Amino acid sequence: MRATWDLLEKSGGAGVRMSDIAKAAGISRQAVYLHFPTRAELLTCTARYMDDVHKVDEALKASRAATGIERLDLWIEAWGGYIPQIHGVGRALIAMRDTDEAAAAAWTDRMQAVRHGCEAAIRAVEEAGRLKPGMTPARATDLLWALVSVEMWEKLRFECGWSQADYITTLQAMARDSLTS
Amino acid sequence: MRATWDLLEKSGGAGVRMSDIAKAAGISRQAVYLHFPTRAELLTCTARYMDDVHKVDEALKASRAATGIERLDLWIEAWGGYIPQIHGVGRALIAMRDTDEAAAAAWTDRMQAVRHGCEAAIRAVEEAGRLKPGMTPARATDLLWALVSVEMWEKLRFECGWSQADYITTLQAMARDSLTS
DNA sequence: AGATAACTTGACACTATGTCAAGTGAGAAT
DNA sequence: ATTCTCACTTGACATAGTGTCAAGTTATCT
Repeated sequence: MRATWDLLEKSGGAGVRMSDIAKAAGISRQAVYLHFPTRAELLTCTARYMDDVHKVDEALKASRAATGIERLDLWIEAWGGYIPQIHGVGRALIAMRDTDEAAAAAWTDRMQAVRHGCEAAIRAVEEAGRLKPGMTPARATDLLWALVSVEMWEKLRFECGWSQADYITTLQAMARDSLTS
Repeated sequence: MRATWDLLEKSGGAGVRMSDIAKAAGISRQAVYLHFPTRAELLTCTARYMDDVHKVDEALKASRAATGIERLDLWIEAWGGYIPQIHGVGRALIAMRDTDEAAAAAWTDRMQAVRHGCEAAIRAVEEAGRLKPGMTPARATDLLWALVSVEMWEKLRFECGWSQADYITTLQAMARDSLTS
C-alpha cells in the first residue's frame, strides 16, 4: 500500500501498473495478488490506509464544530485541503470506473461520504437562516458537492494553473455567493 | 462515424469496442482501420462530424449576438444544451485520455474551443461593467469553464438526477451570482 | 482482359490483468 | 533434528482489446 501510494502520488494517478507497484514494494508481481485479489481492491485499501495515516476524522473535526456560513467555509477548506493528498489514488480509481464495477462502487462510496459532509455544511447554513432564497437544501447540497469534486479541483489546479490557496479561497467565495444570502 | 455515434449515444460512452462499431456499420473490424488509423482518430472524426450535422456554429450564433449578462445566460444555455448530444463521444474520449496521447490532445483541443466561448461571454459581462468586483476576467473565465464542463454536467445530471432544464437554469443562476454584480 | 478500390478472413504482436502449478527458504512447532 | 507452514519465487498460461499484416474476393471502371 505504501508503494502504491508513493507511485500514484508521483505519477498523478495514471500509468501505474501492478508490476510497477510490485517492483517498488520489492516483491514479485504475483505476490501482490497474495494480499489483494484485484487492482481495484489494492487501490481502495490504499485509500483507506491513507485516511488512517492522515487522520481524516480529526482533520474534519474543526469544520464540524462551526455553525452557519463559517461551517461552509471550514468544510471547503478541510476537504479541499485533503484532495491533493488523495488525488493520485482518486484519479486511478476514477480511470478504472468505466471498465471495473468494483472500482466504480468504491469511488462512489467515498464520494458519498463527501456528500454527507456537504449536506451537513448546508444544513448548518440553513439552520442559521442564511440559505439563499429559492434554494432547497437538497439542491444546494448537490451544487456544493459538484463544486468540490475532484474533477473540478483537477481542472482548476492543473488545466487553469491555479494555486491551492487560490482554489480554496475562490471556491469558498463562489459557494457563499451562490448558496447563501 | 454514424455507427460510432449511435453506439456511443446509446451506451453513454463506455464499453464500445472497435468490433462493436464495425458490426454496427456492417463491415469487418479490420475494415474500420482502412478509414481511421486508430480508435482515437475515429472518435475525434466522429466528434467533428457531429458538430457539422448539428450545425454548432449556428446554434451558438444567438449567444454571440447578445451583450452583458444576457450573453452569459445564452452561452450557458447554448453550450449546456449541446453537452447531452456530444456526451457519448466526450465520455469515450475522456476515458481514453489517461492512456492515449492523441485522445488527450483531441479532447483538450475541443475544450479549448469551449473556453474561448466562456472567455467571450465573460468579456461581454466585463464590457457591460457587470463583472463581480475583485474578479479578474481570467479568473471568471476559468470558473465559468469549470462550471460548464462535461464532468460537472454528468455529475449533476446523472449522479444527482437533475433534469436538463434544472441544470441549465441552476447553472445560469450560479454563474450570475458568483461572477456578476 | 486487366487494373483498382473496398472490402474479406485469418493469423499474429502487444499490453495489462489475473490465474495456476511447482518450487524455495526461513522460522516455528514438536 | 525433523517436519510443517507461510510468504514468497519463477514460469507458463488465459483473456480482452487494439492494431498490423498477408492473401484472397468482388464490383466497377478502362
